[in-house]
Amino acid sequence: MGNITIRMLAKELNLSTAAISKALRDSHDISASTKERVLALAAKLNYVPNPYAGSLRRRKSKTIAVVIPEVANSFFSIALNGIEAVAIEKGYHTLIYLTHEKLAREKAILQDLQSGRVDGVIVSITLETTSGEHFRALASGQVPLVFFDRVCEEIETAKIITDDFTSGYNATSHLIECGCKNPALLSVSNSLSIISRRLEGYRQALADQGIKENPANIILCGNDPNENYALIQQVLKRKKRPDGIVATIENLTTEIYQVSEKLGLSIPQDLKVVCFSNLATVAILNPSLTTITQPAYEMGKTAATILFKALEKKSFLLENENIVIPSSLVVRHSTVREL
Amino acid sequence: MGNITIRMLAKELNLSTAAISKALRDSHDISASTKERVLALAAKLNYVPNPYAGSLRRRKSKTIAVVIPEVANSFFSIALNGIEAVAIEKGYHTLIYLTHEKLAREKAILQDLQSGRVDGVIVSITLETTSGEHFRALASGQVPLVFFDRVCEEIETAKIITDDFTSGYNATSHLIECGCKNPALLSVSNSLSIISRRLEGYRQALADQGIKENPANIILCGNDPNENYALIQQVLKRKKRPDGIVATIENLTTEIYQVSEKLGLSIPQDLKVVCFSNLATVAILNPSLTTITQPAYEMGKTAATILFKALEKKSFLLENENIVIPSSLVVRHSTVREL
DNA sequence: ACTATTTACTTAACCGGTTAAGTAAATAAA
DNA sequence: TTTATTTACTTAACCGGTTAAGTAAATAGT
Repeated sequence: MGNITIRMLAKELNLSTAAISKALRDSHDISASTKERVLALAAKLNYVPNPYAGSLRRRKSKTIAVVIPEVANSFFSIALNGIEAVAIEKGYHTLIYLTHEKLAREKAILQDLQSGRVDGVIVSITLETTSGEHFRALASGQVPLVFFDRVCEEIETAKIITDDFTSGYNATSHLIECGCKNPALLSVSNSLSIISRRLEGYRQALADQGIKENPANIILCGNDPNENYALIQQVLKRKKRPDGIVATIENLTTEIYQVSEKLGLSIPQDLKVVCFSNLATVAILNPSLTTITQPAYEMGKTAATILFKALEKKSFLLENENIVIPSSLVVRHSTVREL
Repeated sequence: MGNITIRMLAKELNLSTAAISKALRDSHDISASTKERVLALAAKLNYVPNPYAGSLRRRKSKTIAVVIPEVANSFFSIALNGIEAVAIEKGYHTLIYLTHEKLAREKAILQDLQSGRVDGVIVSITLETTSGEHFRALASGQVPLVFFDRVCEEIETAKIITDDFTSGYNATSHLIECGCKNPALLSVSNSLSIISRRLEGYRQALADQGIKENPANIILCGNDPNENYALIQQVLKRKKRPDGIVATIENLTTEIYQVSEKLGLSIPQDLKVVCFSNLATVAILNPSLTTITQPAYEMGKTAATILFKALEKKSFLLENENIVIPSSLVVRHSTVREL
């Protein structure tokens, strides 16, 4: 650990450690000339205060934790980018924890975070998370908690989300307007609120356009690409196969394209596709992909901003509110042949 | 911060704090029955030790820092994934710092990390980094430092790299074998060692295949997508335009494809393209992209493993070594029409 | 000239654990 | 039975800052 301490500065300058500490924090208690001497020596010796000593005394760590399912995912990595930008600006440090969609990991991490390691936590929950019990201790304690995107509705705190119902509605309506009679929806969870809302939007769009819902067209995918490939293939081999797909998460894109290619279905003629995706490369896919693009960076940034607002107040109370940042439908060639 | 302390447990059980501390760490000093009582109460009260108190005393933080240019980038996000996996397994915490390719940020971060905040650091340097001075204090101190991918050669420590020369060589040779007479290389830095090596590989391949090097075919791109687009367009509008491109970084892919489309150049007939890329979607691009795929996860994992090897020893000396994990050329339709 | 206030510090407790050193009681060895 | 050792703790210093409370000297006020 860092070797040069406030005590050494004190000895060198014949001052008390208190004087050094105050000089470094620019206290009124210390004369200008002394401050100068202290700053000069600190700079010369390249003194960097031990953060944990201060954290212990002040009971503040100037650190936040970000708990997300994956980082090798464009949505989460962009959101993390937004969070980190705010944290750095505020002089905070960012601990990153990946749950890999495992509830057990999420619980273990949240348990650890009760230690005072961080001043605040930003979470996007796993696909397995159905109860919010493990968030309760944190939220009811003095550690403010903000959810983004995949939120835990039963916990009363700030939640940064996008307009999932509308997005699901728009994606589905768009497919129908493009001529789909039998659009399917690829889901990944029956519990995640964002997925439920996208599904509700899908249903409402069907209803509004007078298409009868077919339960077989709501397909629950999983985490394994191979299994998803097999599942999608099975769906697209049906006699009355879907002529459109709304994929509620990004990582289903590759499988949809690959199965279509394998089955000789051409997109968008035989199958129209809309994905929830933030990939930069969607525009150069074959064909380019119509997407619901989520405001990932903005969501991360907003989550962090709201969190710091709570941290800067003495009361750590975060209002139970949903902050909605809209997504946008970007139409490309996977739904429309000519643009 | 966490409210329940070792002192409260001590009072409750009529023991000293030392006894509690030892009981929790399963010391031989404490009787089995007492340990049981302590563990039971700790569990009941959901006691989580304050990490900073321990860090201060033991001069170990059980935390590492990862300093990378960007996280919204498939290579770095996958590498971070690998690092985090090892850290979690070892019971360590991971602080993430993004430099956004700014040397000033990198310096400020490295300065802070001398504080004892972390036990070790993993870095991939910025495009602006030419000198390693700001790494010296850390490396010469007691904080072990490991570089991965974008390494700082002048610092004597462990460096996890891929076979950049060979990759550049293979990418270029592949283009030539596919019929290119005039392959260009898109660079992003004149100082970064990995880019230099890729360039050397490119040159060697030209030499071996008897193609005279054309300096105008070595193109220095930057960080701004729009500028890169303009630059690539300018190159592909030349009378004697390149018939092949080796792109040394992933984020040039979109611009290459878009310029080609705009200029009516079809890939691979008019222009063959190989990119250094870890994007999952390369297989479904239009056309699918031939890549040099770096072992991003393995590199992150190895960097972390080497770091922890040093952390687990009493001596923090990291050998000055290059650990090379090979990349692979994956041939797809951007260089070969029929596979 | 004498008290009140301000200036510029110092002292010491504190944050919450860890650990070297000490100790009383129980057990083992001689 | 006496001494040596082990067991199961306690005491207190320590990590490196922060900060409430105290103090001596200088300055201001009357």
